[in-house]
Amino acid sequence: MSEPVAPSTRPTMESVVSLCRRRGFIFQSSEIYGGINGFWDYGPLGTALKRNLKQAWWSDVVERELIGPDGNAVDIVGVDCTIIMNPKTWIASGHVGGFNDPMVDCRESKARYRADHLVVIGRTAPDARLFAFLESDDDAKAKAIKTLCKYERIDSPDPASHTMRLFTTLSETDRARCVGPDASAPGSLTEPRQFSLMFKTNVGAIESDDSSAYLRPETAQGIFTNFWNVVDTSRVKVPFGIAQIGKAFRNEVTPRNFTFRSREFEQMEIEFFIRPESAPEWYRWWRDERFRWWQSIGLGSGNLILREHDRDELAHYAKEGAGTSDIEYRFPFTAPGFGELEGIAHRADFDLKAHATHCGKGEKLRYFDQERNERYFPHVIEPSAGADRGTLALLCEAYTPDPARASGVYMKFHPRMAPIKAAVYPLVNKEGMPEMAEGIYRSLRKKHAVEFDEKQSIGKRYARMDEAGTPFCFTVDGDSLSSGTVTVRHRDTLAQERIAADQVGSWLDDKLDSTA
RNA sequence: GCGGGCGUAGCUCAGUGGUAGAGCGGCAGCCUUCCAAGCUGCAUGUCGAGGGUUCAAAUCCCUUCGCCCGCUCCA
Repeated sequence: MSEPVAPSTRPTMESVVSLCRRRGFIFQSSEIYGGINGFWDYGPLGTALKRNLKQAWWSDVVERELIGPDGNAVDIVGVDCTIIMNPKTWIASGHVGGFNDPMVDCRESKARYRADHLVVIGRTAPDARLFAFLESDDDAKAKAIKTLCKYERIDSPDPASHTMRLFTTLSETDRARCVGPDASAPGSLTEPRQFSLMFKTNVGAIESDDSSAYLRPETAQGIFTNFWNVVDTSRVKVPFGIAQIGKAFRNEVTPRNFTFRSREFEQMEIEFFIRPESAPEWYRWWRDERFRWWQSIGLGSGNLILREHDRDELAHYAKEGAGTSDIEYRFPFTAPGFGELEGIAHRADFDLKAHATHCGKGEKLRYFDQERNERYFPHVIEPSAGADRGTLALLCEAYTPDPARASGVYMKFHPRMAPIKAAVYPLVNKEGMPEMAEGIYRSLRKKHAVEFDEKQSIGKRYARMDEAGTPFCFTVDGDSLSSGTVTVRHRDTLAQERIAADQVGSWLDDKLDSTA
């Protein structure tokens, strides 16, 4: 189970996408009109898979008992907030102004850069050329300096006359003498332009500037703005968490890689509120707990890693925090690299403070810790996961080519995630077998997603279940009527065992409950 | 946004200007005692879309949309 899979034996993304289409896991949105870039629909099996993922998450973080690092049960309550919120929310959160990054295009090289990442070097003289580079790219910086020296026929820049400036601080005339990072002539860089990553809409039938609103780019802010409501109404005490599953929208520049980066997606977020000094302890605990959780639902192979962020890639709200880490999965399209499934970040008190300030109540909104007789803004540990990315990881991980079987492939879902838990089949369509099988099917169906099929050959029916990832098939054969037993066919091993027909329900319950 | 590749049945694909096809899959029936067996039959297409050239376009031209890969981007 924990054997790392060599990249060469891993499925191609093409084959995963093809199976998703063929078996009804995922379709392109509005496909009959040619689709729409960055939007995806889930078909019958995909919907079941994603629901199982979300239900497992909700059940495991909100409903079931979880013991925290302090030895006490972790207290988490749920909310379900709106997608459209008061636009002031996004000013407070920093999404308006920060999220909408100004970009600069290069007319010559056709490249696009974030304006606030561009730096120029050169003389201040009004006719001197300025050479631009991306501040994070040392090679580009070296190249810009080299080009500068070559252009001015000098050996090295003179600190007294050559200055570095941010591109965003340049005047229009200064920009005209800039040479882009990948350009040869000056004047090819455009002025910084806003590319809004938030979807805009209007509230009310009449459009005006005042009526503008945004589709939320993350579910977190609904939790933060409801923090005080939850504290006032639900008897929670720090440390506690608020969880939410919901849609979020980002107008991505380049949606790519199937459902991995889509414009409409679903998040599973917890904001866990703690005393500031306990941040390191809770951060580490959540990071490890969340990693363990993803492993428990079927991502236990070497394709899942926990990666601590370097200090220089931390978000603005996390610079001084206890840390940020990603749980990452090696997708076929990222291999040998990894793509993020969930981020765990110590957001300090950034969000609660920001909302307290922007709504005008300020310090009055500090949380009162009765035990300590103290007021403060709790710190936050945020485990924020992508439901669509998680579903995609489950699909990629489950995809197991097997030339030995008729389907050529089977989906090795963890039983808890499997869209169909079991199928019940008569071996052949006669001698009372269909009737007995249907009886078992109907009793199982009271509790589980199961399937019954009496058509075609048994091999064909098994093959179909392999591609749907159904872990167990119960088959009524010639001996079943007299012995009161059925066979169980195990998806992964193809092994069969015989169990009592009246025990099938409890047998299945056991298998689905086990987290192995 | 740039560059490259691709788009024909549910899937994989053939079809270079002249009646839209194959294999697999699907459905129905027969058959079938454990892994897509066989037989018979059936259904399935805006040839991604729009426009143009032509007597005639899946095929040539233009535009556009979508998918994949590489850049770029990913608060």
